[in-house]
Amino acid sequence: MRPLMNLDPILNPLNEAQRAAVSAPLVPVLVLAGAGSGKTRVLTHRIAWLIQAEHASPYSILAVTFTNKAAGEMRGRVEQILGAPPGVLWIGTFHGIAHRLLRLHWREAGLPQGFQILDSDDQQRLVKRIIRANDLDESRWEPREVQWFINSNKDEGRRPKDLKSGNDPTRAQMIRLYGLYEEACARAGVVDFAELLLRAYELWRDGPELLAHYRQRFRHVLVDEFQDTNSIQYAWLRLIAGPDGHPFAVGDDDQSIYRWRGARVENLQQFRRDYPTAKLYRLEQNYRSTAAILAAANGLIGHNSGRLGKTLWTNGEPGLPIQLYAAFNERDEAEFVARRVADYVAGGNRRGDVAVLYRSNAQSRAFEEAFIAGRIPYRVYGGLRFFERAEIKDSLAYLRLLSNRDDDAAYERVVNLPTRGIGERTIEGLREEARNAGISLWKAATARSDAQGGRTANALRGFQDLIDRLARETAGLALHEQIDHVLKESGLIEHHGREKAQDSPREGRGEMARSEARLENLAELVSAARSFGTESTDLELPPLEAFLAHAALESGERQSDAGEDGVQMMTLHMAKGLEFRFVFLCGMEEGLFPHNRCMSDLEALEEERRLCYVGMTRAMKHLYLTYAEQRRVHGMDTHPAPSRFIKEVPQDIVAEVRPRVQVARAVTAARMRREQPAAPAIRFRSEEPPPPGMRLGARVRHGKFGEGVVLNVEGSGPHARVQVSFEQQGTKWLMMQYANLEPL
DNA sequence: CGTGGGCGGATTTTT
DNA sequence: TCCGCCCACG
Repeated sequence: MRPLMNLDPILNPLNEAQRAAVSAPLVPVLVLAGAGSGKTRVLTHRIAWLIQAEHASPYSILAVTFTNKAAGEMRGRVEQILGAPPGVLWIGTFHGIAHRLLRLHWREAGLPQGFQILDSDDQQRLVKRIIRANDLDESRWEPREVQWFINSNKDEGRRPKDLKSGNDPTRAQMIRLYGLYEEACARAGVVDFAELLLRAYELWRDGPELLAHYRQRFRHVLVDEFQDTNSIQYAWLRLIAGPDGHPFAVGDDDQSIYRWRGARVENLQQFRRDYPTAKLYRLEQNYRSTAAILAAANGLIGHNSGRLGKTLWTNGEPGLPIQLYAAFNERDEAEFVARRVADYVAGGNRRGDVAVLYRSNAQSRAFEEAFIAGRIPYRVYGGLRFFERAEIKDSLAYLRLLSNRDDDAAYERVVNLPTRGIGERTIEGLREEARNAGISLWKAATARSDAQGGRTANALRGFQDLIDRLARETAGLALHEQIDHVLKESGLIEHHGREKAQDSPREGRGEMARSEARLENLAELVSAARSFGTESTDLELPPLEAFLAHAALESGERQSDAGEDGVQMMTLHMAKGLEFRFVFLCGMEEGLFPHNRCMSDLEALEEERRLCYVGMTRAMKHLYLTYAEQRRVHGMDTHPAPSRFIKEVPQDIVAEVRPRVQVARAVTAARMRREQPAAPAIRFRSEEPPPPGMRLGARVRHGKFGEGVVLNVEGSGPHARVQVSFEQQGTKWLMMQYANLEPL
């Protein structure tokens, strides 16, 4: 018996519920962890507990997350608690771990040794090519849909042979395309994301000895964000845990927001059926938000059905009421937020403490404009990530070809980039030959250029020679030197440099910046390669292949205007897992949030509600809900109703921000900034006196258009213009001078 | 082969 | 309204 270790550092920082979960016996455990209740803490302390109290070898621990970020955080925190790098335990994403298994057992998995990973962009291109190669109409067979069909079947563990078309010719065609796609992947030696998971699952399912080995090894399996698992992920977990294992799953059914991409909240319930002896723990004490914010969130989520049930509470301060602001339109909404941010910053807060959250990315625009006008630095999350940028993907395609000539996706991407006289016709011919012979494009091109002379054959041979030459020349170089060499010799640098030269005379500043940014990104790629350490993998992959896999599996940080302290703007989905002192939940309108497409389906609607719950529970101190009475959507004016979610928040903790009464003259700027609490529901956009009777929201009559409501007023006197929404005629701008509007 | 204009579509996103 | 993709033109 080893001496009993001091477990205080593990258990002391925990509350009672957390402690119970962390020190649970070795039985299946399900932890329902509410927002801000210390979920990650429980997971990391559990790992420490297994090692120190249960004397588990780190070697026997497998901890799975969804994102690389979460995996990294978990690793860091485990290290922190243990006071030393934990060593050999596997902490990673589902995909990362599946990838690792497949590298270790590529033969058993039926993969080529140097297989590479196809990201969803590559996958889409490949699907599109298959559709075209089969002379199918792309509007009838949309690549997106076919891609979705393939992925969702893989997510459910279904191969083409498992699918029945019934009497449905559409479905039959889909299944056929799925099969063709699989063949294409096999020929090229690539696997997509869903394939990683499915292959890893099949690897164990069909290899009893291998499975036995890993079951023996990974006696302790832990999963984060369990509510986000899809069918294949859960099936994989069950395989590795085995019927007698004791998986430790942490999740929150109320934060399940990825049903639309295959996540199955039901797995939480299923877990309890599959492991009837499972112990259930609830973490309900929240350490993040004020009582008011929690009351709002609890009230909202209470409208969902079929919850496992959980009520967040706090020992902390009651906090301020939820602020509700009804804006005229999206511009007003954004200006309101900008003014508030300015106030908070003036009050000594960091801009980074403020988050503007919205349902869809398009909403960011109005806020950006308001922030620019108000000279408030901001960061928008949600652009392309580093490894997703076109110039980076082009470069990676060269590198992929260096390591595998049969990678058709890579071949197509760069065979004529920069242009070298290999046109669509030529490639079309190659595809045909490749398809007929069941070989890769590279091989087809080799055959062609060997057999023929002529310009086309020469061009093809030129490309083949280039790739072969690059491979020779970079052999033995360090990774970053390889990449640098490839960038220069392939002509990619020159290609992008030329772009720049062309742009400058035209004074196209945007263009100029763009191509400069591309060159910078290429330089960045080289330095990323320089600092890329392969030491973390025990896979013994050649550095280039390791780097390519890394690029596919971790596409890098979201691009955002880094550096300066700025207001954070992002979608609600992206905000999951984050927290901010000030949260503005914007665009709280029917049709936008809940989104139109989710309103007719109860399941989808409840997911929207969970999304709203996620948004609210991001807030630590101050939560604002804003909506616009008028909003331009796709260039059309709409008059949405306030979101039902607003009404689902207990009204006694909501305070409506009454729009500033901007009376003419006199009022100081500082005074004008303060929104008046309560009282008169009048608001004027202009500092000048508005035309009499043209209060916003007032009913008016027009000689020709009939009755309507004033939406907007600009200017004063005879030149004033008002915008009126007429019951019959729609919305119109009218000059006061001529309109002859009669207040009602 | 590259580009510009016309057309259609327009949540959410990780790996 | 705006952006991305496709096709037609130079």
